[in-house]
Amino acid sequence: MSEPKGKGEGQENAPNFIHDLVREDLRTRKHGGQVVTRFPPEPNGYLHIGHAKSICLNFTTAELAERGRCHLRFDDTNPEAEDTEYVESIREDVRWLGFDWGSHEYFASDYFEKLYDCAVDLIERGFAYVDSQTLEEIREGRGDFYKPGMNSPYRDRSVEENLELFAGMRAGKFEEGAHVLRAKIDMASKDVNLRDPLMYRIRKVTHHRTGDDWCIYPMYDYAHPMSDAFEGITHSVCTLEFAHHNPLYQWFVSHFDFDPMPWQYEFARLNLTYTVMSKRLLKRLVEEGHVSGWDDPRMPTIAGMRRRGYTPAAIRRFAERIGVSRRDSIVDVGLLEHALREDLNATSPRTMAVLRPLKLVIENFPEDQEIELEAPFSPNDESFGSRRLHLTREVFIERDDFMEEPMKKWFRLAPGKEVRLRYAALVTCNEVIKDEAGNVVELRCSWDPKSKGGNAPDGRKVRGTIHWVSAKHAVDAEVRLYDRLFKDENPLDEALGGDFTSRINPESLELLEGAKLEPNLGARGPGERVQFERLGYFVVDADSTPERPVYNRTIQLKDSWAKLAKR
RNA sequence: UCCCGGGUCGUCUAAGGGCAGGACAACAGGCUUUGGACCUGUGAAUGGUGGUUCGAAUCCACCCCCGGGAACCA
Repeated sequence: MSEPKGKGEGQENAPNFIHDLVREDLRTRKHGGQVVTRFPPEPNGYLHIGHAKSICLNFTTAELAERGRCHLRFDDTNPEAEDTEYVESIREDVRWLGFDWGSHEYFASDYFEKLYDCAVDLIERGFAYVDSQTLEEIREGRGDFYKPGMNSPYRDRSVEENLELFAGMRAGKFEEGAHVLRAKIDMASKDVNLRDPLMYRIRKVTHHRTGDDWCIYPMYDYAHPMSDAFEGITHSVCTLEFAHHNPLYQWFVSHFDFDPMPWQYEFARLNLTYTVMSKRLLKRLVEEGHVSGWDDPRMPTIAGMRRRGYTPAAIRRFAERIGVSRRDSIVDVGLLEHALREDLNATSPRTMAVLRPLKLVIENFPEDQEIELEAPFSPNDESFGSRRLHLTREVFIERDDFMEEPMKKWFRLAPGKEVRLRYAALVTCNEVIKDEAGNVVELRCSWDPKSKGGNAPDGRKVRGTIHWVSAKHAVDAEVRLYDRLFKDENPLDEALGGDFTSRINPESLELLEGAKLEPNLGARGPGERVQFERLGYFVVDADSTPERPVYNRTIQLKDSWAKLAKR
């Protein structure tokens, strides 16, 4: 079923070795042609773009099978850091990305009883024992990379004694640290993870779902494979750092009669340039106030990206295009931005907004006159419709669109030069008004009344077209310009020295008050996305109100002038 | 000093004994009432050394480099 990947043109389907191998399993009717995957976050933080890759991978893998399904399972086996707040944000984020787990929402904590029973079973069969050494003794006994471990003096306790102690642990008879339950595997194994790993520890902590029902909690290494098996997971997909756990994963499930028997597959986690992805570091950014919160539009969190104006489609497209492999990599954030622009370009209505206004007065335009113009919301898709704009004597243009002493190849406005006000008219700059400090405060221009709509009456070429907003009709707004959070491609590069926070881009946020919007932009609600022509894609922020609109810049348009100007 | 992964254009990734291909980025040109979008074109890579072979990115040997691994975290 895996088609030979032809050379040359049109490799629309991104390489994905997991999909390849699942297709092969489907072809051989492994698991009776069923594919069940799961996305298993621990509810102890917010999801980020790295999780998005995993979410996309797990859900699309399940879609390969006719009746495939992907579960959402909360891996809540460590009550310490977990909270329902995170459970809810995770649900919201996965749903927002466009995936549906149907009724298949599970919690590892729902399996506590079952996991306990299986542990008892392992004890009875001599595969697990209660160890009463201290933390330090256990650590010491494990050995190191070069030295094998040593058996615990408690390793050969009788089944009866183990059973009694384990029951006592559950009943709360012992203090934290007094005993643990360990799998009896091999203390001399070269794989340190196989040196009698812990299965249960005593933790007298309230769990966000089970409250104080339990004072012993299963470890990931035991709970995870078992939970997969309980749910009938066929392909357990995780990131590379769990590869060392695979033998242990197999060890646990192979001691029971599961059908299907799950298998773990690992892929390389996502890293992106100009950001950090670890929960620990993201937490620091929030707690130290470098950003406004987990949903700060500069954060690589799903919540942050949503607020920034990212679309689910762009993120999914990105995940598809970067492929899935086992090589450590740092993906150029440009790839993400490309996917974003691609989607936004196809879906965003075009509008005009002036971020840094400069007043332009059309001297030969009567004070009380207004010319109504029809402007389409899309240059090439009529279904977007259109809106009415009004040309008036005074308009605002972008400060950046005027240059008193133009550089070569400057097509925009300059003294004596003619430009097109988009959809409106051709204007020529006659005079530059300055304040005492020498700042340009106003442009006096004249227009060609025969150019209404922006067409040159005599067919003369006018290279520059700039955006504008009628001063009389403009809506004032706050605009937040976001840029990459870090100045360096890899903020964690140790060669750079210092802490990663020292590499935060000081220009990652610029607040603009008094931007001038065309009227229809004042009435849009949070989450609505538009293009401000020639500037970029913007989204209405959650803080926005009709009285005080707030727009976030999602991403700039590609700007070849900026590149030209730099040289 | 041990174990497990992994090394292909600047980046991500194909080809797995037979033309090193695609996407992003870059560069050049075309078109354009967004210096946008779109279209065309160009440059750009198999970690090293040996070996097997008519032929090696691919197989073998040795070496080098990178990532992960010794939590009562996940």
